[in-house]
Amino acid sequence: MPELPEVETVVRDLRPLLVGRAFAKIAVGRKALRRKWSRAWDAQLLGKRVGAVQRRGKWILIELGKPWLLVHLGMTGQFTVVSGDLPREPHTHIVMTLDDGNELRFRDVRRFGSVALFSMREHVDEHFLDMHLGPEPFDLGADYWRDSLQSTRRNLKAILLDQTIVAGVGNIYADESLFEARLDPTLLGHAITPSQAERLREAIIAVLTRAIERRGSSIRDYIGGSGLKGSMQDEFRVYGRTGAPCLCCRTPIERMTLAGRSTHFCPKCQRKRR
DNA sequence: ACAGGATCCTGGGGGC
DNA sequence: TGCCCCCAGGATCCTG
Repeated sequence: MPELPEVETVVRDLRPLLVGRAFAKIAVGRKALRRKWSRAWDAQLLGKRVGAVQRRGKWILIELGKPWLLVHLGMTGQFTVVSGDLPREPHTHIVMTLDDGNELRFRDVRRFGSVALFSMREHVDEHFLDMHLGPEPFDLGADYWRDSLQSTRRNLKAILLDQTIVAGVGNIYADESLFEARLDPTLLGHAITPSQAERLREAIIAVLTRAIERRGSSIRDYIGGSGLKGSMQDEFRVYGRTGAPCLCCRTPIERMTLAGRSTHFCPKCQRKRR
Protein backbone atom coordinates (compact mmCIF):
# COMPACT_ATOMS: atom_id res chain seq x y z
CA MET A 1 0.00 0.00 0.00
CA PRO A 2 2.06 2.86 1.22
CA GLU A 3 4.98 3.93 -0.89
CA LEU A 4 7.52 6.62 -0.14
CA PRO A 5 5.12 9.62 -0.27
CA GLU A 6 2.63 7.95 2.05
CA VAL A 7 5.34 6.90 4.50
CA GLU A 8 6.87 10.38 4.38
CA THR A 9 3.46 11.86 5.16
CA VAL A 10 3.00 9.54 8.13
CA VAL A 11 6.43 10.50 9.43
CA ARG A 12 5.73 14.24 9.08
CA ASP A 13 2.37 13.84 10.81
CA LEU A 14 3.75 11.74 13.66
CA ARG A 15 6.85 13.82 14.35
CA PRO A 16 5.21 16.71 16.24
CA LEU A 17 2.87 14.32 18.03
CA LEU A 18 5.62 11.95 19.17
CA VAL A 19 8.87 13.82 19.73
CA GLY A 20 9.30 14.48 23.43
CA ARG A 21 6.57 12.01 24.42
CA ALA A 22 7.23 8.92 26.55
CA PHE A 23 5.60 5.49 26.33
CA ALA A 24 3.48 4.77 29.38
CA LYS A 25 1.85 1.49 28.39
CA ILE A 26 2.04 -1.10 25.59
CA ALA A 27 -0.68 -3.47 24.44
CA VAL A 28 -0.02 -6.03 21.71
CA GLY A 29 -2.63 -8.26 20.09
CA ARG A 30 -2.30 -11.99 19.64
CA LYS A 31 -2.13 -12.12 15.88
CA ALA A 32 1.40 -11.88 14.57
CA LEU A 33 2.56 -9.34 12.04
CA ARG A 34 5.33 -10.09 9.58
CA ARG A 35 7.69 -10.08 12.55
CA LYS A 36 6.47 -11.46 15.80
CA TRP A 37 6.48 -9.01 18.69
CA SER A 38 8.94 -9.99 21.43
CA ARG A 39 7.63 -9.57 24.96
CA ALA A 40 11.12 -8.40 25.94
CA TRP A 41 10.55 -5.27 23.89
CA ASP A 42 7.85 -4.02 26.25
CA ALA A 43 10.33 -3.34 29.03
CA GLN A 44 12.81 -1.75 26.62
CA LEU A 45 10.13 0.66 25.43
CA LEU A 46 8.32 1.64 28.62
CA GLY A 47 9.36 5.03 29.96
CA LYS A 48 11.46 5.81 26.86
CA ARG A 49 11.07 9.21 25.26
CA VAL A 50 10.89 9.77 21.52
CA GLY A 51 13.86 11.70 20.20
CA ALA A 52 13.25 11.59 16.45
CA VAL A 53 10.95 10.21 13.77
CA GLN A 54 12.56 9.45 10.42
CA ARG A 55 11.96 7.69 7.12
CA ARG A 56 14.22 5.50 5.00
CA GLY A 57 12.65 4.08 1.82
CA LYS A 58 9.29 2.71 2.98
CA TRP A 59 10.53 2.27 6.55
CA ILE A 60 9.62 4.43 9.56
CA LEU A 61 12.25 4.84 12.26
CA ILE A 62 11.53 6.07 15.76
CA GLU A 63 14.40 6.93 18.05
CA LEU A 64 13.88 6.16 21.73
CA GLY A 65 17.22 7.23 23.13
CA LYS A 66 19.29 4.12 22.57
CA PRO A 67 16.70 1.76 21.07
CA TRP A 68 14.99 2.37 17.75
CA LEU A 69 11.59 1.19 16.59
CA LEU A 70 11.44 0.13 12.94
CA VAL A 71 8.05 0.01 11.23
CA HIS A 72 6.93 -1.08 7.76
CA LEU A 73 3.31 -0.55 6.72
CA GLY A 74 3.12 -3.40 4.21
CA MET A 75 -0.01 -3.12 2.07
CA THR A 76 -2.64 -1.98 4.56
CA GLY A 77 -0.75 -0.65 7.56
CA GLN A 78 -1.93 2.46 9.40
CA PHE A 79 0.26 4.14 12.00
CA THR A 80 -1.52 6.94 13.80
CA VAL A 81 -1.55 9.01 16.96
CA VAL A 82 -5.08 9.54 18.21
CA SER A 83 -6.82 10.38 21.46
CA GLY A 84 -7.00 7.42 23.82
CA ASP A 85 -10.72 8.06 24.05
CA LEU A 86 -11.35 7.01 20.48
CA PRO A 87 -12.62 3.44 20.09
CA ARG A 88 -10.05 1.01 18.70
CA GLU A 89 -10.90 -0.09 15.20
CA PRO A 90 -10.74 -3.76 14.24
CA HIS A 91 -7.27 -5.00 13.22
CA THR A 92 -5.53 -2.65 15.65
CA HIS A 93 -2.58 -4.83 16.65
CA ILE A 94 -0.40 -2.54 18.73
CA VAL A 95 -1.36 0.32 21.02
CA MET A 96 1.32 2.38 22.72
CA THR A 97 -0.11 4.77 25.26
CA LEU A 98 1.74 8.07 25.46
CA ASP A 99 2.28 10.24 28.53
CA ASP A 100 -0.12 12.88 27.17
CA GLY A 101 -3.15 10.60 26.95
CA ASN A 102 -2.83 9.99 23.22
CA GLU A 103 -2.17 6.59 21.74
CA LEU A 104 0.19 5.53 18.97
CA ARG A 105 -1.71 2.79 17.17
CA PHE A 106 -0.62 0.29 14.53
CA ARG A 107 -3.52 -1.10 12.54
CA ASP A 108 -3.09 -3.50 9.62
CA VAL A 109 -5.88 -5.53 8.04
CA ARG A 110 -3.70 -7.86 6.00
CA ARG A 111 -0.83 -8.00 8.48
CA PHE A 112 1.90 -7.72 5.86
CA GLY A 113 3.38 -4.90 7.90
CA SER A 114 6.02 -5.24 10.58
CA VAL A 115 7.08 -3.57 13.80
CA ALA A 116 10.37 -4.39 15.48
CA LEU A 117 12.62 -2.95 18.15
CA PHE A 118 16.36 -2.68 17.71
CA SER A 119 18.55 -2.08 20.74
CA MET A 120 20.66 0.53 18.94
CA ARG A 121 20.79 2.52 15.71
CA GLU A 122 23.77 0.56 14.37
CA HIS A 123 21.62 -2.56 14.27
CA VAL A 124 19.00 -0.79 12.19
CA ASP A 125 21.64 0.28 9.70
CA GLU A 126 23.03 -3.26 9.59
CA HIS A 127 19.51 -4.46 8.85
CA PHE A 128 19.30 -2.08 5.90
CA LEU A 129 22.72 -3.24 4.70
CA ASP A 130 21.66 -6.88 4.97
CA MET A 131 18.63 -6.27 2.77
CA HIS A 132 20.78 -4.19 0.37
CA LEU A 133 18.36 -1.30 0.60
CA GLY A 134 19.11 1.08 -2.25
CA PRO A 135 19.55 4.87 -2.12
CA GLU A 136 16.77 7.37 -1.58
CA PRO A 137 15.29 8.54 -4.91
CA PHE A 138 16.23 12.14 -4.09
CA ASP A 139 19.88 11.11 -3.61
CA LEU A 140 20.08 9.01 -6.77
CA GLY A 141 23.35 9.72 -8.52
CA ALA A 142 22.90 10.10 -12.27
CA ASP A 143 25.84 7.80 -12.97
CA TYR A 144 24.76 5.17 -10.45
CA TRP A 145 21.24 5.18 -11.86
CA ARG A 146 22.33 4.93 -15.48
CA ASP A 147 24.77 2.13 -14.66
CA SER A 148 22.11 0.29 -12.66
CA LEU A 149 19.75 0.35 -15.63
CA GLN A 150 22.31 -0.55 -18.22
CA SER A 151 23.73 -3.48 -16.28
CA THR A 152 20.52 -5.52 -16.26
CA ARG A 153 18.23 -7.14 -18.77
CA ARG A 154 15.16 -6.67 -16.58
CA ASN A 155 12.39 -4.34 -17.67
CA LEU A 156 11.96 -0.83 -16.30
CA LYS A 157 8.93 -1.70 -14.19
CA ALA A 158 10.78 -4.48 -12.40
CA ILE A 159 13.79 -2.23 -11.83
CA LEU A 160 11.68 0.54 -10.30
CA LEU A 161 10.03 -1.91 -7.91
CA ASP A 162 13.39 -3.33 -6.81
CA GLN A 163 14.13 -1.76 -3.41
CA THR A 164 17.82 -2.64 -3.69
CA ILE A 165 18.23 -0.32 -6.68
CA VAL A 166 16.17 2.61 -5.46
CA ALA A 167 14.24 2.66 -2.16
CA GLY A 168 10.65 3.77 -1.80
CA VAL A 169 9.07 3.42 -5.24
CA GLY A 170 6.10 1.05 -5.39
CA ASN A 171 3.49 0.04 -7.92
CA ILE A 172 1.64 3.35 -8.22
CA TYR A 173 4.62 5.66 -8.49
CA ALA A 174 6.52 3.28 -10.76
CA ASP A 175 3.70 3.56 -13.30
CA GLU A 176 3.29 7.30 -12.81
CA SER A 177 7.05 7.88 -13.14
CA LEU A 178 7.26 5.86 -16.35
CA PHE A 179 4.42 7.89 -17.81
CA GLU A 180 6.03 11.13 -16.66
CA ALA A 181 9.21 10.05 -18.46
CA ARG A 182 7.21 8.77 -21.47
CA LEU A 183 8.96 5.42 -21.27
CA ASP A 184 7.53 2.00 -22.10
CA PRO A 185 7.49 -0.13 -18.91
CA THR A 186 8.65 -3.18 -20.88
CA LEU A 187 11.86 -1.49 -22.07
CA LEU A 188 14.91 -3.40 -20.89
CA GLY A 189 17.39 -1.66 -18.64
CA HIS A 190 20.41 -2.36 -20.81
CA ALA A 191 18.63 -0.83 -23.83
CA ILE A 192 18.12 2.53 -22.13
CA THR A 193 20.05 5.51 -23.43
CA PRO A 194 21.75 7.93 -21.02
CA SER A 195 19.20 10.62 -21.77
CA GLN A 196 16.31 8.23 -21.15
CA ALA A 197 17.87 7.18 -17.85
CA GLU A 198 18.19 10.79 -16.83
CA ARG A 199 14.63 11.53 -17.87
CA LEU A 200 13.40 8.66 -15.70
CA ARG A 201 15.49 9.74 -12.73
CA GLU A 202 14.06 13.24 -12.91
CA ALA A 203 10.54 11.87 -13.43
CA ILE A 204 10.74 9.76 -10.27
CA ILE A 205 11.78 12.77 -8.23
CA ALA A 206 9.10 15.00 -9.78
CA VAL A 207 6.33 12.44 -9.23
CA LEU A 208 7.32 11.63 -5.64
CA THR A 209 7.72 15.30 -4.78
CA ARG A 210 4.25 16.11 -6.10
CA ALA A 211 2.79 13.12 -4.27
CA ILE A 212 4.32 14.22 -0.97
CA GLU A 213 2.83 17.69 -1.49
CA ARG A 214 -0.57 15.97 -1.90
CA ARG A 215 -0.01 13.89 1.27
CA GLY A 216 0.18 10.69 -0.78
CA SER A 217 -2.61 8.63 -2.36
CA SER A 218 -5.62 7.33 -0.44
CA ILE A 219 -7.26 4.62 -2.54
CA ARG A 220 -8.44 2.09 -0.02
CA ASP A 221 -6.74 1.94 3.34
CA TYR A 222 -4.10 4.60 3.44
CA ILE A 223 -4.36 7.45 5.94
CA GLY A 224 -1.65 9.72 7.34
CA GLY A 225 -0.27 9.76 10.87
CA SER A 226 -3.08 11.94 12.13
CA GLY A 227 -5.81 10.11 10.23
CA LEU A 228 -6.03 12.50 7.28
CA LYS A 229 -6.25 11.16 3.74
CA GLY A 230 -4.06 12.13 0.80
CA SER A 231 -5.26 13.46 -2.53
CA MET A 232 -2.68 12.32 -5.06
CA GLN A 233 -5.14 9.68 -6.32
CA ASP A 234 -7.06 12.55 -7.96
CA GLU A 235 -4.05 13.29 -10.13
CA PHE A 236 -3.09 9.83 -11.35
CA ARG A 237 -2.38 9.90 -15.04
CA VAL A 238 -2.19 6.14 -15.63
CA TYR A 239 -2.51 4.15 -12.40
CA GLY A 240 -6.00 2.69 -12.11
CA ARG A 241 -7.12 4.44 -15.30
CA THR A 242 -7.39 1.36 -17.55
CA GLY A 243 -9.61 2.19 -20.54
CA ALA A 244 -9.81 5.87 -19.67
CA PRO A 245 -8.43 8.37 -22.18
CA CYS A 246 -4.80 9.42 -21.84
CA LEU A 247 -4.78 12.97 -20.51
CA CYS A 248 -2.28 13.89 -23.22
CA CYS A 249 -3.46 12.08 -26.37
CA ARG A 250 -6.88 10.55 -25.51
CA THR A 251 -5.67 7.04 -26.35
CA PRO A 252 -7.20 4.55 -23.87
CA ILE A 253 -4.82 3.64 -21.05
CA GLU A 254 -3.83 -0.02 -21.12
CA ARG A 255 -3.05 -2.47 -18.36
CA MET A 256 -0.69 -5.43 -18.35
CA THR A 257 1.13 -7.54 -15.80
CA LEU A 258 4.84 -6.96 -15.29
CA ALA A 259 6.99 -8.20 -12.43
CA GLY A 260 3.82 -9.76 -11.07
CA ARG A 261 2.12 -6.38 -10.66
CA SER A 262 -0.57 -4.62 -12.63
CA THR A 263 1.04 -2.02 -14.85
CA HIS A 264 -0.77 0.93 -16.41
CA PHE A 265 0.52 2.89 -19.39
CA CYS A 266 -0.40 4.89 -22.47
CA PRO A 267 0.43 2.78 -25.53
CA LYS A 268 0.99 5.90 -27.61
CA CYS A 269 2.79 8.33 -25.31
CA GLN A 270 5.00 5.55 -23.92
CA ARG A 271 5.60 3.77 -27.20
CA LYS A 272 9.00 2.30 -27.85
CA ARG A 273 10.91 4.35 -30.37
CA ARG A 274 14.08 3.69 -32.16
C1' DA B 1 20.15 -13.70 -14.43
C1' DC B 2 15.65 -13.31 -14.63
C1' DA B 3 10.66 -14.35 -15.26
C1' DG B 4 6.80 -16.25 -13.21
C1' DG B 5 4.20 -18.16 -9.69
C1' DA B 6 2.98 -19.06 -4.95
C1' DT B 7 2.81 -17.33 -0.26
C1' DC B 8 1.80 -14.54 3.72
C1' DC B 9 -3.43 -12.22 4.98
C1' DT B 10 -8.26 -9.89 4.77
C1' DG B 11 -11.87 -7.53 2.53
C1' DG B 12 -14.32 -5.30 -1.29
C1' DG B 13 -16.53 -5.58 -5.63
C1' DG B 14 -18.58 -7.82 -9.63
C1' DG B 15 -21.00 -11.64 -11.83
C1' DC B 16 -24.35 -15.21 -11.43
C1' DT C 1 -28.46 -13.52 0.32
C1' DG C 2 -24.76 -16.56 -0.98
C1' DC C 3 -20.88 -18.12 -3.51
C1' DC C 4 -16.95 -17.79 -6.35
C1' DC C 5 -13.43 -15.34 -8.54
C1' DC C 6 -10.45 -11.43 -9.06
C1' DC C 7 -8.24 -7.61 -7.22
C1' DA C 8 -5.36 -4.80 -3.87
C1' DG C 9 0.21 1.24 -2.22
C1' DG C 10 4.66 -5.16 -0.40
C1' DA C 11 8.23 -8.46 0.11
C1' DT C 12 10.15 -13.04 -0.12
C1' DC C 13 10.91 -17.64 -1.49
C1' DC C 14 11.04 -21.32 -4.89
C1' DT C 15 11.11 -23.28 -9.57
C1' DG C 16 12.47 -23.53 -14.32
